[in-house]
Amino acid sequence: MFSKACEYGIRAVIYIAANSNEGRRVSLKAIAKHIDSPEAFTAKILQILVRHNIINSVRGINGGFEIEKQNLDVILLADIVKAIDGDQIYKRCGLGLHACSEAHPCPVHYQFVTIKNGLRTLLETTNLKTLALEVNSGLSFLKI
Amino acid sequence: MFSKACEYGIRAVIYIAANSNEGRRVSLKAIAKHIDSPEAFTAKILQILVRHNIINSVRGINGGFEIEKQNLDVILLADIVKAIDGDQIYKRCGLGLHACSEAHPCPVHYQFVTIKNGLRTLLETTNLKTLALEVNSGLSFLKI
DNA sequence: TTAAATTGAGATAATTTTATCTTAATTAAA
DNA sequence: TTTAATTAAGATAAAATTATCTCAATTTAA
Ligand code: SF4
Ligand code: SF4
Repeated sequence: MFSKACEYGIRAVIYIAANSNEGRRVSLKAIAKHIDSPEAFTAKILQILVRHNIINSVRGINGGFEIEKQNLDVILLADIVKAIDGDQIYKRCGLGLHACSEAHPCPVHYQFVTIKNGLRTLLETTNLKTLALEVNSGLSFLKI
Repeated sequence: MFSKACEYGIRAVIYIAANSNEGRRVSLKAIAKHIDSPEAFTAKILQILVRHNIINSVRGINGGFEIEKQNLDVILLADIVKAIDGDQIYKRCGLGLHACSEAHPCPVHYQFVTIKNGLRTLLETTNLKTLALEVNSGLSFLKI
């Protein structure tokens, strides 16, 4: 569904969001440990997310990553996926073709459209606040 | 969604099915040309499909690939995907986690379940006959 | 029987993705 | 001001995926 980089990115952002929601900034080391991801690779992904203004970074002692609390409800899962994998997941043809589409739909075209719309809706309606609250309430677990 | 190998595989099988449906065996060269795929790589993918008894191959002059006509309605898109990519596409967690699942579902869990069930249904209910007929009737196009 | 046309299989190469390493820049505390 | 703790950035490496090449095996036709 998503690339590994994107999965790490989603998990990292959820972890950062859950902590930002409670006023804590978290370090790369803590993030990688909690989401069970390779530290250096995770750093690269976080850099992408910083450049896309999805998360903020602070260097130096007591530095780390955080998300402004007022942004927790406006940042969507779709923003993370788009920043890392692009938005072709739910735009491309399911069979990898290019030109047929609506004009000459194959037998599975509309089923694929439905599936991709479902995915788009999921990504575009789920904000970080929702996910952060879930983690804060102890109901979901990011690691393993 | 699927790997490139899997996309080529699906397109190749549909092309073979459409021709087998009309009693024609097709060569690797013809397949690669019609589905617009790299010939040698396509050969590797076809080998996998032969080993999985999804298609038959015949060597030598006038050889090529074919599917027994009576199998066209029993072979499903799911069989191709499973042979090439495995069945984790609709089994894995959408966020790449491992153990949470039903016991402690995150806010998007059931939406992912729905999406993956839709994909499974699509793959497990679409047989080659359906796709072949569509191609034979000129309604869908495999190349570009 | 020989030659030509095919697929099969294994080795190799190219590309992309994933991952790591090294050094620089920044920040805060000692 | 110096040092330690952090992220940033670029180079490099490892692994996976995609793609190609070479030769063997098979089949049919000449
Ligand atoms: S008609 Fe079928 S092959 Fe064409 S874009 Fe739609 S799903 Fe893909
Ligand atoms: S609860 Fe969420 S993270 Fe866990 S398996 Fe389900 S979708 Fe994945």
